[in-house]
Amino acid sequence: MSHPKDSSRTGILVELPGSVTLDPDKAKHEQVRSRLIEVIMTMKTGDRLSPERELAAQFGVSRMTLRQAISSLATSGYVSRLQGAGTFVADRTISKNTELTGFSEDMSARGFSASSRLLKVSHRPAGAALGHELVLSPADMVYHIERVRMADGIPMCLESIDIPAHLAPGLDQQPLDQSLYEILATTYGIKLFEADQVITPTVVDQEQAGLLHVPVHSPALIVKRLAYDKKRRPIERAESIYRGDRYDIRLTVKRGAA
Amino acid sequence: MSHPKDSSRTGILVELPGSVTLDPDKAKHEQVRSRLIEVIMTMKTGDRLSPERELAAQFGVSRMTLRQAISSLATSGYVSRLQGAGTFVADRTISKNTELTGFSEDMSARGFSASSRLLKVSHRPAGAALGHELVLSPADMVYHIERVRMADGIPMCLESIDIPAHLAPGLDQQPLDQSLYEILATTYGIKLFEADQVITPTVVDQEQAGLLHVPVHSPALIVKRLAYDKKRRPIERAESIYRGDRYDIRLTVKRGAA
DNA sequence: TGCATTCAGAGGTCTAGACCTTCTATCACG
DNA sequence: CGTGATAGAAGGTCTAGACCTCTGAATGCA
Repeated sequence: MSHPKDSSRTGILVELPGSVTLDPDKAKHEQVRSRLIEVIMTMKTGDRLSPERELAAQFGVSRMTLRQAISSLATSGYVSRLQGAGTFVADRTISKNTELTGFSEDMSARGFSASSRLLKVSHRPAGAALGHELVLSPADMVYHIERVRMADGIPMCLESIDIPAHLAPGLDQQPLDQSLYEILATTYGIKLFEADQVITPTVVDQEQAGLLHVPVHSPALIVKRLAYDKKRRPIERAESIYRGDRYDIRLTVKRGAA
Repeated sequence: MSHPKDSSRTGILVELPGSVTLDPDKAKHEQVRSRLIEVIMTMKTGDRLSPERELAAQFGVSRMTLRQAISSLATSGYVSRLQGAGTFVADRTISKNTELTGFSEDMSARGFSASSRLLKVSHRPAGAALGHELVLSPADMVYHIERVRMADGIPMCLESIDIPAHLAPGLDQQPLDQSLYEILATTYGIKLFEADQVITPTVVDQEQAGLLHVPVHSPALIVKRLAYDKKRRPIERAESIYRGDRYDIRLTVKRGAA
């Protein structure tokens, strides 16, 4: 530390051609965010980013806009900031949860390849309880899907999903051994925004044990999820049972306000 | 909806004397945040807040500052925003997790009163594994604390905590049946900033079953936590076993960037 | 009656600074 | 050779607007 020369001091500087603004309709702070992620990927944990004022100049945006991008990265766990010292690349090997991800995305983030085995798919009335959760009348139809989700071919969880039929007509004809969130987004233009999850422990029964390839009464996690779109309309209700010996939930929690 | 009079239209307006700035050294956006929480507490789920421009004028701050406060509230789950429509009070009966809280705070947020039974407290060398986690040499001393945590007098979890001794000298003489985070903050001036948590399922053994008043082999959640201060120095290592029949973990996850 | 258009209002983005607080490397002093 | 003071640098806060985009209700036409 402390080469008197070198333009960016300890900060790793990457050649960034002129201002930003290549994408047309995206907000500047989002473009900056994407560019910063690219830069961060080339750096190591603990490396210091160039100072905000410098980055703002490089990207051709105001410092407030740049800070908006960096704040978002800090929330997502890419970097951590320290007043007076700098902004540093965070350890990306852990966590990253607290983000709504489907199983496929979750697994590839952990370095596995996700696959599925479809057990059941049906088109049926929601019924009272489920109808209430999805804000439907009990007679309204839903698609019900049950799958075994696998990571590198090893069973990881049993997934039971219900989606209001009117949102995704013909969903039961889709390739349901693939990422459901992908299908929802590309085929139906449905983008999930957030979800409420409840996590409880359980032990697997005989049928579940067989599907997951674990002994009966093994510990497991139940994750119940109700996913919404941006206007908080319920889109998906999922209940997943993860085997406890190969899966854990990791999250970084922060104190007080952001 | 649409009384031509009444200053705030559909927004619930609360008498707010002049500008803000009563607290001396806190940032304005934090003061505004606190005041907004008070206002929100008087409102119902789904109510619309007054428009940003109006609130900014009431509080005597710029709109950007007000927005910073509201953004923080949105992240914490107090409100949700909808472009073009307004900012609305969120359902506060669920979630609120994703915040680093001690057991005491967690329980009072759920409407229970927290208490403790101290099982063990000792002053001992960290040893290899724990020393590595807390970034200490194996010979460095730590305080080790084991407690049964109770909600309204009912055992909820077994807590096993280690804290580097040099950070909190005399910790074993403190009233450890109270909130540890409170003691750390007030007596030692240590403020936690964030923590990494790993959640796994398990079943309780005979000893744990006795302490928690549940049958042997009941499902339970193990929460391992490593808590850091703002400079990411490890402060506390905790491993808690929560009974699965009375406790669950709730969190709201969001998609993509913030 | 019903549907399309319009438009005011609400949140979203962005700027170009000014000033504050905290950290840390450095330098001078004992 | 510490050790404490210090100045520069880096993030944090705040402003006063300008303009954009989206929503939803009012309007008006068929």
